[in-house]
Amino acid sequence: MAPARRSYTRASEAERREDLILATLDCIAEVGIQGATVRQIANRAGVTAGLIRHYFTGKDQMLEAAYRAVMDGMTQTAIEAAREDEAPRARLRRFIIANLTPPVTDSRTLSLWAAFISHIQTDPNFAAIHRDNYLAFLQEVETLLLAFFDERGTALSPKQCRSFAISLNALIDGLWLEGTLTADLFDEHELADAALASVEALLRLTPGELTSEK
Amino acid sequence: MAPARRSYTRASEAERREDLILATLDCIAEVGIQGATVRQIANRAGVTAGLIRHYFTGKDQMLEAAYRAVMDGMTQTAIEAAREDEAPRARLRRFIIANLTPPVTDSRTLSLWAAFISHIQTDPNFAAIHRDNYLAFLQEVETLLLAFFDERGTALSPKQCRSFAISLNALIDGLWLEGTLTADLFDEHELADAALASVEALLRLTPGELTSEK
DNA sequence: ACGGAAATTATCCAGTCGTATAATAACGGC
DNA sequence: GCCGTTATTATACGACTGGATAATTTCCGT
Repeated sequence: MAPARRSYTRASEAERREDLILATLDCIAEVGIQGATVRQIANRAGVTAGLIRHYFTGKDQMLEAAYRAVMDGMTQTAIEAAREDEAPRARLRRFIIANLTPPVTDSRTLSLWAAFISHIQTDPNFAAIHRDNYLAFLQEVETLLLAFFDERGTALSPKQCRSFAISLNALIDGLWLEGTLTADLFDEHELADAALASVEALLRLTPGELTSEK
Repeated sequence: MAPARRSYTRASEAERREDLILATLDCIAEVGIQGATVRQIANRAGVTAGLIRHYFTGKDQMLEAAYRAVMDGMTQTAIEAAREDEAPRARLRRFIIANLTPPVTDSRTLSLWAAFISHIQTDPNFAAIHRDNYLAFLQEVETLLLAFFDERGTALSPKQCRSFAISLNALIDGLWLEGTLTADLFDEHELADAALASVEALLRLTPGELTSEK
């Protein structure tokens, strides 16, 4: 008696990996990283648990890939918001706003970010991923700032630029974190508005220079 | 043949609970929340695993207590740094500095904070604890700001005060987070100095008003 | 169409998890 | 100094974990 086996279709390595990573993120977002077991993940991806070890050396490596995907997603949407074909002021504004409105400001995104953050301390691979993303983000902010101050006709030393970038980044991170964690306290645009006004002050611009619509 | 049983000493409920919570935090800091199992925790506390359920209804409740302990510790050291018996400017400065120097800026503290943060999304009890602490922190900042601007002779509407507090809090949080996560990029005082200068700008003070030593 | 490589499933395994329960040791009251 | 209360230990349990292995199905090249 031949046992009835599940029928399945083969998939390319690329999409299978992506499916697994997406399923991992779904699991983490819904049940936390504790509940993101290989069986749950496989189940959500529509495959069986054993397959995971066919594409990843182990669960840990898959989690790393998932973390990379989350961080790339966050920085990418923000960076893409600062499109090249606009004036520096507009780009800076869009960048700030993008970081403090959906989909970045989103409880799912926060869940994912939070789930991984604690691994940075213990796992050097996670630390490296974080570091890369942080520096890339910082670099993007510095580029935006340089262009902005250039357009404005104000000199900006590299040292001051970096210093601004660090503070600006911290401000955005903090607003994002608390604003998303305690989402019910802030409405949609409140966060972004607060950020624009704060950045304006942070860079010691004249009031309205960043906040005014045009 | 009587089996040799472990000898032990009874402890008061208060200290036993504290021991267990401290052991929980040690575990989390060293092996992450995943590795903080009841057996590990009990082992580190010098008791057996079963005892945990004698003081807590379950592991979850113990984790909540531990989270409360961490957050209280963080806010408490910061608030205590802003001693009542000093001038508003000095208190504000000390408050900011305290939040960006050890023991708050400490990889262990970050580990603990990070380990719990993801639970806020799923567990309403954790969400409540976070919310309480966030609001308490915000309140403290508002109080400090009001006193500071009063001393300075500048008017400050409640609305603006709250807005300042939110941004200031976000800035501190962000600097704390990134500065501690990527500790090797910043040296001891760099973080606090950056914070003072940024807050100065954020509140639109004149340069040196907060940063200068006296 | 068919044969072979390999993607996928099915099953097993040793370990660990949190929790429940019963036995026992410690301590305070008398 | 004993006795009852209870804090603590010891052990057992069922569920679940990530990983290993072997069987089987799919699909591509010919």
